[in-house]
Amino acid sequence: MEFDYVNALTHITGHVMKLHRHNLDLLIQKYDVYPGQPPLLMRLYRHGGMMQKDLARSMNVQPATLTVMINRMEKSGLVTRQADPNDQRVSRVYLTEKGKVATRAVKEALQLLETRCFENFTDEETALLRNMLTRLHTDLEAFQLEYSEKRSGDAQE
Amino acid sequence: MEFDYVNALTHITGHVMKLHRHNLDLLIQKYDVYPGQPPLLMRLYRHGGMMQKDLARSMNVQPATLTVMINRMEKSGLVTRQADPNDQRVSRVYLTEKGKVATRAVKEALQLLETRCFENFTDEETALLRNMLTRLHTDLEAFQLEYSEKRSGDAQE
DNA sequence: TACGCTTAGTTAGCCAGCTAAGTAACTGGA
DNA sequence: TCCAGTTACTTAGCTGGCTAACTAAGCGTA
Repeated sequence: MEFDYVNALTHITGHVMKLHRHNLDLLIQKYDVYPGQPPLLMRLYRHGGMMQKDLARSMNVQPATLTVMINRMEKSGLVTRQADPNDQRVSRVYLTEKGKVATRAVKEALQLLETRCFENFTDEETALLRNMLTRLHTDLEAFQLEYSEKRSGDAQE
Repeated sequence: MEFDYVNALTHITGHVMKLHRHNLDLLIQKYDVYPGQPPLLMRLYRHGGMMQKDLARSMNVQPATLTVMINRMEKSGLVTRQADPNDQRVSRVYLTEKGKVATRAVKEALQLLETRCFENFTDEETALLRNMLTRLHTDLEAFQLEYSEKRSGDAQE
């Protein structure tokens, strides 16, 4: 029995997410917001002044990725950095006024897409989908842990 | 009612797919294969000698993206390009022997992950998930079409 | 106090995606 | 025949993700 890559569920899911990202980009590009930035903007909107380390962990992204992204967004005027007075290593990130305006638009766009995606789903369906995603997440994390333990066990080879 | 971005289904799905991609990378990096390359390798394994334009369309990627990716993979010895004798504009892409070996490993890794992801799913659940993904895909494509029509309608503003 | 360790962030260099503009080959009609 | 248009691909320059190596600040203990 051959493995049908093109029809694998993970492959299809990736394609759907790509479409989602593309649509989001269509909706927000006029606000100087690029497609990787909404996760950062949404977190700062909820909780301004987070430090980069916590932002990175929350976004599942490396700190180095944020350094570069925030540099660009500072240049385009969406956010500002401010050193923490109690710990000079820490830089806290805030939305500017322009950033807040843009984030409200981003939020609306995300909400619109979420609505359009699931308006034809029943409550049972969305609940089941959420449940499936949680299980996938759990299993993929378990696999990662398993694999890295196996690798470190093999390290002396 | 506030929009709960972090718990939005599309947000969670993106996170799950990122984990999947990361796990795949763990499994295949020892074969000189980088995480964007499996889709290309799998297609060439099925059908060697495809032209870049068709590969790009099949992978939902821009031709320019493939040009650069294939350059790198030629250097690392996974694929070769060969000009089409009937049309000198066309370059046809083939797996090398090293590429075939790597692709068999990639295929196994993809298959392993797919199995691990869905081994706790019933047949009904995977069927429903597939059905949901198809609907999401349809709705997102419809949105994109709608939006670009609206935009081109507004073009004279 | 001073030395070493830890921690937060940055820099450099890579891969992967995009758009826009450019090149070279093919095609078709005047 | 020749020129214009189309087509396949490439190049340049951007965003965004990664790792590895570096800097600078804080902390702790001898």
